[in-house]
Amino acid sequence: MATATHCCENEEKIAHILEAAQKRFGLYGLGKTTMQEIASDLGTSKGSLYYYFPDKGHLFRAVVEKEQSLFLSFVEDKIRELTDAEMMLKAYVKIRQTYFRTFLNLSRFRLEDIREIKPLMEETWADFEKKEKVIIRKIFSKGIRDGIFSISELERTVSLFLHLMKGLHHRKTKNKGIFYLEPEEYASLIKDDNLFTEIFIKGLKYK
Amino acid sequence: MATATHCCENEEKIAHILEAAQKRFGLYGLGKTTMQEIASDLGTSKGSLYYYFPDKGHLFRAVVEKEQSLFLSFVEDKIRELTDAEMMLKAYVKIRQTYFRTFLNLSRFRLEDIREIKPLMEETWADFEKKEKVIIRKIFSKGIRDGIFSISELERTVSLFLHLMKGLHHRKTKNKGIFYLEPEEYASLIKDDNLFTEIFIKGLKYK
DNA sequence: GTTTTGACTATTTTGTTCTAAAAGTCAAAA
DNA sequence: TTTTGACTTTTAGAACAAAATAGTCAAAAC
Repeated sequence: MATATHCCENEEKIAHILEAAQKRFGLYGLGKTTMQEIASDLGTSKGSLYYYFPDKGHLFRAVVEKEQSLFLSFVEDKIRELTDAEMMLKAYVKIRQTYFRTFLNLSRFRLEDIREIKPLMEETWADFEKKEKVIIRKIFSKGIRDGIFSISELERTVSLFLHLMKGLHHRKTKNKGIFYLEPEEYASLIKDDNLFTEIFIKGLKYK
Repeated sequence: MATATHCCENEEKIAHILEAAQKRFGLYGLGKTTMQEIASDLGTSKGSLYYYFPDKGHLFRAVVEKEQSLFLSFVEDKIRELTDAEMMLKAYVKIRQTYFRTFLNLSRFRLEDIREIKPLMEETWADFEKKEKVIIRKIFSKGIRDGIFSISELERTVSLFLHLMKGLHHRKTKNKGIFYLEPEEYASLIKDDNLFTEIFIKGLKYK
């Protein structure tokens, strides 16, 4: 065990590793990043990384999970400030847009990379989806409670909303080998997101 | 030139080839189907196929285009029978579901296959999308004219609707190497489609 | 003249081996 | 407890041969 004065060293070290890994993975993807490079960036040795992470895949996963939880807590915070379900949903969509642009740097994660370690990541993606659904469900439930939304199948509607949004983003980014959008393509995606949200919200409202 | 009594032989032959090719492509995909197999199915020789189609890619494309135009004319017919924009849109979605299940046998076309001859097919997909948009635009326009839909950005809304639907289908079929859905997955997709259509229509309606 | 044929060539895919690079291990050192 | 770097193992890629398949064409059949 570490002494009292060094109680945070371990976590700090891990945080540093995650930071360095995130930079490399974010820029070059999983396949084009070596453990050696990450170690060199940190001025440490490769073997050291294996003291903290069992393998490259788990390091990658840790980076992704860190970004996911950053996104989730950011959304939670923003939503807590709001009182109106409609506003909440719009805020959620907006933050999600930003998240995919800046936080996770998904624009740089290559498609292949994500498939490469599919078995390991599957649980992570599923878990993230669950957590996103919790948020959306909360928003929809509030809307129902407040008498502005009329939703007969809550679970299916939550799932549908998320799938529609994911699908919308996916369609725009596929067909290219990598996740990357030209500025005007991105702007168009935002517009689509907003129009979608507007129509969907209106579609949920009481008449 | 063929004589009067044989005026349709050429087209008949082509139709036969398309039929045989469609069966093979539908079952095994582009990559796992050989020209020899198609020829053997027809009791003819490989060289004969090349008399009618310049190469395998063009044969594949012809099969896809035939299925696409079957779908389009079927939708057009159904919609002509209806008077209400809401019903039209629901009919369109329903036929689209059937189409992807039975007509095009997309469930069997493998993802890789479609990318394999991407440059050749790109125009075909784009053309199909245009034609789908024409139909959706017609329906939306009718809804506006009849005073049941309130749409400020018609073009974007048409495009959004199609993209949302495509995305919804895509999400369900990806993650597997091939387009295939278990019956209960398919049933769930249909339910999602219907809920989506309902919410979207409500979202378009005048208040 | 139109269509079909099958032997032909060209191209692509597949399997193999080899090599270099990177992943991952571990006993010794800090 | 953590780090190190030499070590072994695994994977990715290049190069090549072999097999399968696409695509051609002159001659034959209709």
